[in-house]
Amino acid sequence: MELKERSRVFKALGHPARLAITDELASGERCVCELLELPALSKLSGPTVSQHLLVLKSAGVIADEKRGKNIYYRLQMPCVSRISLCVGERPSLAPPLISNR
Amino acid sequence: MELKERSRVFKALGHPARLAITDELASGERCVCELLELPALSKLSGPTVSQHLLVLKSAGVIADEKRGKNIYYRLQMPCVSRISLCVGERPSLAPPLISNR
DNA sequence: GATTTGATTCGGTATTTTGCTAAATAACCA
DNA sequence: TGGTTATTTAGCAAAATACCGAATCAAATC
Repeated sequence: MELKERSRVFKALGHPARLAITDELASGERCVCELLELPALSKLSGPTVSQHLLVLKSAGVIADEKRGKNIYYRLQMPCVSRISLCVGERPSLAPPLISNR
Repeated sequence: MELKERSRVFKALGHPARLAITDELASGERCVCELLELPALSKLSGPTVSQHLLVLKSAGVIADEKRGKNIYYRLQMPCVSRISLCVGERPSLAPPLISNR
């Protein structure tokens, strides 16, 4: 994948609301109304969350599917959940080798 | 790590110039003048690249060290190089299981 | 068919990001 | 000391992003 396309994925993840969405979707698909309940998104309007979902979708991170009245989103890029964990395990280089003082 | 802090890391990687920098640093430390030679950065001014380096540093992705006239940058967050590869291997979910048609 | 529900699209504004030039800083060298 | 090289800081304009309310759309239900 090319630099610009790849950076688009990171850019998509680079917002607290969108990262909260991918975190949640790591546990399985969710409809928009369920996502709106997330604490991290509860202060945002519906349209705003919809925009964030579009950003993630455009980057190829998530996919959607309409079933009945609802639209369900799911992770499309498998490594995203792994990525997210890995960034959490900080700091791990230039670590305290033996003693932490 | 917390949502906002974590998203800052992704945000830092979410620009072609900055991703090019971390890609390069995955091979080892580089001084600014070396980074400026990278094809992906060659169209940007020195100050602009310096700003990008600051963004990466503020997010904890890279670290710098002054030696003589030069400042050397290196990856501070070990998983970043792994992350970057993983995003490249797309698409890997919903893959062609047997036939690609 | 009209209404309700779940979600998106539109239009606008405030904020943030990007990238530039010019100026400052810091280390080395003559 | 004065000059050169490597890099950052400052200040600013242009572009992109974030967010909201109003309007719209589509499926289900009354």
